[in-house]
Amino acid sequence: MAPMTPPPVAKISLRERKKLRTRQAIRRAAVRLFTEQGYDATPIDQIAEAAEVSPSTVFRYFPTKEDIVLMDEDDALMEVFFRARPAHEPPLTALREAIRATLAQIYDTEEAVEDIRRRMRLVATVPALRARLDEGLSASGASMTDALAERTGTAPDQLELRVFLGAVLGGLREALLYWVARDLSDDLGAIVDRTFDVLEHDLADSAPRVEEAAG
Amino acid sequence: MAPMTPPPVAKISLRERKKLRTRQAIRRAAVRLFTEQGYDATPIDQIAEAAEVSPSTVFRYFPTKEDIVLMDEDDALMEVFFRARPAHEPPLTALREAIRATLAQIYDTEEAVEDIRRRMRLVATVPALRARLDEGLSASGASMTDALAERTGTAPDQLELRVFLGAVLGGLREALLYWVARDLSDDLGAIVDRTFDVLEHDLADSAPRVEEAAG
DNA sequence: TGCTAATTGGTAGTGACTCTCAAAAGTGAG
DNA sequence: CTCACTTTTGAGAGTCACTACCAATTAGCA
Repeated sequence: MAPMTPPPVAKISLRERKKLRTRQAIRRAAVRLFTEQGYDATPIDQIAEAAEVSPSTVFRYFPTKEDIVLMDEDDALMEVFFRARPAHEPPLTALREAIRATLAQIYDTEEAVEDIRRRMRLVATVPALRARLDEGLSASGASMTDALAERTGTAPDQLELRVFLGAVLGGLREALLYWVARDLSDDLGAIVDRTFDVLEHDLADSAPRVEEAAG
Repeated sequence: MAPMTPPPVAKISLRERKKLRTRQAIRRAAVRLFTEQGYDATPIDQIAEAAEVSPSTVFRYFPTKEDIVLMDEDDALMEVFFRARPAHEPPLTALREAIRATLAQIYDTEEAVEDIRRRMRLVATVPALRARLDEGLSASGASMTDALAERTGTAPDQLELRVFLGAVLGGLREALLYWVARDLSDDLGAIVDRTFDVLEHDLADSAPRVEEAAG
């Protein structure tokens, strides 16, 4: 795989650079305040003040309060990787590899990892954020269903197709929350592997495998 | 003079009967108004007026606007049925039968069916309601995980267990939305059967089965 | 420098939801 | 039936996310 986007820092106009900085400032201030004093206890006005922008600007950058923490474009990224997998590959394998590639892409810098950690810790504790996460996952499922339909040449509104992807994403959701609940100390790649093992083997065996010790 | 044996209805106190009627009145008014003029276009005040109660009372009966449509206790019901299944039965089979039993229980009267239809039609079109549905499903997943853990004698926070149930519920969620999207015309029991077929066979085969004709 | 278009801040809403408190209605005993 | 008592209700004020709009500022470019 060729590396995708080289940093075109200088090519971005001053306007775009300022927008990016503002966006980052809002998110950073929000995550810090949420962590310090709680999500519900932090009104938008306070975030705006901390980020040195007006409340209107906060809403201009993020449609909802939850999106300040969660908005990202990994959905699209995963779909791109999925569509890039060879056509002969079984769907579950293609999905696994697409997820692998997406994770690798996201986890490129130490800074990015720490950022995700901070945000995920919030997701673990705030119900509203978990709900928003599900919403994103559901949207992701819809687009992946389309992709899979094209792959197999079937209608995207086929029940079997939707159930298949619903099951995979439902399993991945639990894996993600499990990872976060254990304070993100485990290797996410290993967890994804175990998740796909359950999907491939245990569901068919109709009995989840029992491990002796929980690593 | 002692009257004849009072009907079982009378066992409920006047207070409880009034509460039940108020609850029903609010829900009925809400569903009607939501259907007629849209969910977002219907403020709580209007529902209160239509149900002939104060806005405060609406919030006393339903914690959120979404819950007016969605609040029910089928979660607990399904868990009861699941726990009642014989211990030697494979988990997926036990789940399937528990869901069957729950559906049969809910679909007992024609009136109940029509009520569910009306509410589900709303769920299909209103994003906020779909989000709330997922929340309920997630909670259901958590309690079912506990039940399954007791069944198999493992820790309830085991990754494999959570992924297993997450996958099943993720698949069922899609089945439910598929059913609703097709205007609830299909037989729900048949859809559940097809869903479990995917979970048992197609996931392991790693390729969703392709049907020649879609229903 | 001056024109144009994008970005921002402020102001005034709407509506869900919370808290509090006093009025009203059901309950149970004498 | 009447008198406490408890529960339920309604009304008011308040918080906060989010929207719509308009005026002021600022970047992009000739």
